[in-house]
Amino acid sequence: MPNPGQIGPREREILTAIVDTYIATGEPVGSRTLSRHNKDGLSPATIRNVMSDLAESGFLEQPHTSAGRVPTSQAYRYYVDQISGKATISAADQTLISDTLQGTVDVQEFLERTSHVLSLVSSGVGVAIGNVGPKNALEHVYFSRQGNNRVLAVVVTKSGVVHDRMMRLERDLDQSDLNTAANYINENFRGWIISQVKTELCRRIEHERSEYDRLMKNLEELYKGGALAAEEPAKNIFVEGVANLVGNDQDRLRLRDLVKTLEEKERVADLLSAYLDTRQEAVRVVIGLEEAVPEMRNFVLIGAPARVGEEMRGSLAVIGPTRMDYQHTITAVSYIAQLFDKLLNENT
Amino acid sequence: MPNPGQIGPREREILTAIVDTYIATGEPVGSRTLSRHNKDGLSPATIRNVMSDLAESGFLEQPHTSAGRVPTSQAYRYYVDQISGKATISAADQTLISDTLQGTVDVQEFLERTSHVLSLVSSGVGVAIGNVGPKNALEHVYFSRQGNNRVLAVVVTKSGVVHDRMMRLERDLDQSDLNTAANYINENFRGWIISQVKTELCRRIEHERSEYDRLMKNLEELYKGGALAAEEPAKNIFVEGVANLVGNDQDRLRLRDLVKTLEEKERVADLLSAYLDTRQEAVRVVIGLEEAVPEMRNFVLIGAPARVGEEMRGSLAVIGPTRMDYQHTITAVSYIAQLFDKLLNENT
DNA sequence: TTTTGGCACTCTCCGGGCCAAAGTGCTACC
DNA sequence: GGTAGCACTTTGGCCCGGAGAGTGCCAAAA
Repeated sequence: MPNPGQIGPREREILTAIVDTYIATGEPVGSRTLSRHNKDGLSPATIRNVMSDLAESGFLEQPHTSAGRVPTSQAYRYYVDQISGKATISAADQTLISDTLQGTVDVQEFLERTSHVLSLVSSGVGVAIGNVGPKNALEHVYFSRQGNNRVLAVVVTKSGVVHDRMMRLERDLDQSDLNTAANYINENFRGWIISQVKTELCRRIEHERSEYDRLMKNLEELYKGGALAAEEPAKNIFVEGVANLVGNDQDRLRLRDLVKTLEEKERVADLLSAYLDTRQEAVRVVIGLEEAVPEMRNFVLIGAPARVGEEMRGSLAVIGPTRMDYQHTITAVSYIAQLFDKLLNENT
Repeated sequence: MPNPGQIGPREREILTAIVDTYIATGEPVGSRTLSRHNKDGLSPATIRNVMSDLAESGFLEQPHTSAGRVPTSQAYRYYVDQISGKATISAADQTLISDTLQGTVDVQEFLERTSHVLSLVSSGVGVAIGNVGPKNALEHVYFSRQGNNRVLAVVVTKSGVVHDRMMRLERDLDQSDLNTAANYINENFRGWIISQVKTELCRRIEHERSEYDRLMKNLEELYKGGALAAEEPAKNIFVEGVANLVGNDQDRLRLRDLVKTLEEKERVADLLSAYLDTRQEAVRVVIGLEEAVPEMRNFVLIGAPARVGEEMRGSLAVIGPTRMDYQHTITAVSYIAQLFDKLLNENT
């Protein structure tokens, strides 16, 4: 072999065949089986030689001497790069997804249904999160007195997302005070990014205290109560399909930790944003999540940003075992990402 | 034995001892082990006799001849009746629960935290659902134009629960029309039960069509769009702690179905309301859920209504394996139910 | 030089046989 | 009524041996 680390056409064919059968059977694949099931009449011995080379290059491992070979993360990586691009979605998936998502008007609902349909289509967990980043522009706010110093704040953003938050204040404001405050914010800050609103509001409270004394005091009170606070991120994360993981042939003890991790929705959000926050175009496949989350050794993330036009509104992904139907899942994620843009773009 | 089906003090003691050790070890318990671990110096032979009687009365079963005995549902039922009342909560649980729930102002948040803390304290799944029954009294509604025939409806109820819903209408109403409509509803129906509002509104749309023509037409449009529709029940159901089930020593295949069932939150809600909708005072323990949900054979529901004063605002429960720490869990559920009343009562 | 066939060796995965441990039922005895 | 003893059953662990699948290496064929 002229270049030991290099992959020629024969090596490629054998490697993908190994990955395919390993995904299908879940058992280490040996040279004999491969030569029988594959059409090209290569003898077991030849395949053995190639496998030996591939093992040396880090694409294959043996669980023990004299067992078949098992693909490494590197092999999956290569396999995914190989099939990506030429994959096309199946008709069944397409209609299932379209039917589920058709007629969705707001982002929340879309994401919720997405996590559901992704868990159905793939053999993993469907995840969808709404973007609660700094990109939310304010549409308007609304305050409602609830008695006993309690006030309900409703914040509506341009993207149609609603955040409600019950606050307890130190003083009791009456409804007309609340209306005045809401009007002030709506008139001055419509279209602003929420975090900017907070900064500017804070500044004005400091500086213009003298002028509109009562109004500013009320605003300060509301601000301190958290009227515009971080918008309860847990509410925008949808995880579904945990049942797909249970009953898998992974080590049982690790699985428990994994499910526990999936329940801590903030960590899932961190995971997604860590891998998907760039302005990437298409689906990204991350193999081997153990760097971000140790429990996720042997798991794969297939995700894409959910965009409307140029603006990133959230992320959607499947988290599943390395042994998964990549083609199927990748095309599904990609298709949903396109639908997201299409369905939500026409009503903006 | 004078009365074959009857349970005397000795039988009771042995039965509870059997249940205790079975819960602890998970293995069928035999006469010899029991006589060794128990202080009262009864010989294995005596215990065998008692066990034989208990088996005949339906409290115990044998997995096979010459194995130890395993408690039946009937035994668990008896066991729970026996310990209920004299149970007191542990200090550790009490502080954990108080710390988690302290400072909660609205029902939603309370329920969410409850499902979390219940899953921590017990070895099962913590469930909490908000009451979306007919008891919600309207505080006010609010409509906001979103462009492109889309309108956002926000419904606030007396209990502080907010429901938002994005609708698409057939005509495009402008914001002042929407405000007029919202004012009409708020002035006429504040304090009404939501379902009554719907009925009455429907009636008025029919009858008073002539009088305020424009307003009524707008109201009809909003009504048809679902402004007051069923308030997305899924949002009020919190399930946490599925990880506690994984890694249990149950049959693996059934477990998958169970987790799938737990993900269908509507079915969980049905389950809870089926067992908890009565005006019961305290914690209820339902042993053997297979009648309601076949996948839940060998599972137990420990639940209580979440009330504020006399009004039922939701339900909270733990779903776990029959082999669970009943005392621990029962006291925790009971304690949280009390806290619910206490914490939310003072701010009404 | 590359591919193939052959051969010896290694591991894992059952199935069978065997033994100890734990449990039951029954009978006889205090 | 409670206890002790005894014969019998069932399970689980352990060891062994054979079948199946796979590897590595070497020599022969293409």
